[in-house]
Amino acid sequence: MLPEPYDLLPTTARQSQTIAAGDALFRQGARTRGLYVLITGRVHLERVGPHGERLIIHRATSGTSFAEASVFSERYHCDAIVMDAGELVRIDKSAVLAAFANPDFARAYGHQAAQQVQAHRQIMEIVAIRRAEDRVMAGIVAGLLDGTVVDFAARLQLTHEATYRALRALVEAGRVNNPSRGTYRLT
Amino acid sequence: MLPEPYDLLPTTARQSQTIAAGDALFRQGARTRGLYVLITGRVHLERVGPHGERLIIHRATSGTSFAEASVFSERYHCDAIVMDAGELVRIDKSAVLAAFANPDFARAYGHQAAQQVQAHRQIMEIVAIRRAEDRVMAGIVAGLLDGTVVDFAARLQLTHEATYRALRALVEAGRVNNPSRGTYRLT
DNA sequence: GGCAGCATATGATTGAAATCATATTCCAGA
DNA sequence: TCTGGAATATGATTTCAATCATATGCTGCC
Repeated sequence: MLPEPYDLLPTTARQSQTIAAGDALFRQGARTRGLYVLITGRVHLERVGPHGERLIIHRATSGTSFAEASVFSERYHCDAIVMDAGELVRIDKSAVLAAFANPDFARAYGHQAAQQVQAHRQIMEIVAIRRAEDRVMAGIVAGLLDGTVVDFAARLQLTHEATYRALRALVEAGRVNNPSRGTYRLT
Repeated sequence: MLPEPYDLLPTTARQSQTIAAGDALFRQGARTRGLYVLITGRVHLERVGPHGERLIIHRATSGTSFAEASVFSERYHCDAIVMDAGELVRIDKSAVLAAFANPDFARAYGHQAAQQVQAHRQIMEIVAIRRAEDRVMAGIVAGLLDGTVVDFAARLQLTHEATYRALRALVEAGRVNNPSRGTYRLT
């Protein structure tokens, strides 16, 4: 099943495809066809700088959409390169634009987008915290430690080593519980 | 004038107010009234952690909206505290929800939200770059150095000292031009 | 015109996270 | 059941950005 709000679109608006590592889904300057929902695999969006530097714009992960803004644009403004093989669903630009006439879709889109913006803002505030221990604590309070510590560390823009050390310090300070290997909870 | 897409709403949906430092626009758990557009001043959104830690969720700046997700929620999930006095416009929740029935508003909202998400993703990728010099270069390529270097440094989550040093190194490496004090351009 | 405040700029020192290294546990799959 | 890979965990060392310090240029304003 597609994530909200794209589950509300008619099935004719979707087109599944498998992708192989190295594939380019689109290139900067190409006419936009729509947005994508990544089911499995990894995709990078990147732009090329004036001196040939590859600047990664976004790393799409399973279950998330990307290139949403292309729906409102004539041309893609970056390249989409498949890093790991997988599958995805392309969602037709015109179908999305048309769906905005449906208030249910429009509200679902708005809701989803507003939540995403909120989540991004919060992550950015947390990542702005300099001390690893404070950052990790904030991350836990924000509920970011749901999966593995390795994933958590990546979200906090810390190495996993620094994250483990901060977690241990927090446990020793009595601010966090470590009931079992790999699980940490607020006291 | 209000930023897109709120400029499309009827004037009856807006309510201007001046705000003083220390004011709480809303508190966590209060019934939602709508979102806000900050005209001047500074507002922090913050939540209180389980041990009383103040966790900043977002720092709103002039010309931007905040608490957008409250439109889709019954209760505010954080506090909004005025840091610097100024003025803002409150935008009625029900008016926004109703406006989603207008495809023009819905598309304008979607467009604005999609662009904002894109910008956030890009900033997060840039901030993830560890080396100050690479980070500053990426920031310039991304067009983030429009105002002062101090602002630029804050966006990159670097101190302005580190940013100046990186800029100088880039100039010395011939990757950036420094035509005059305080102005830097790609070569 | 003088002063206060801020941006620009750079040097010296410090500190904390990255990096490198290593060991153990856990889990999936052959 | 064995094996390989990843997550967990922590120690030692290094690196580089933060911090502290200082100076100058610019701007607004009283």
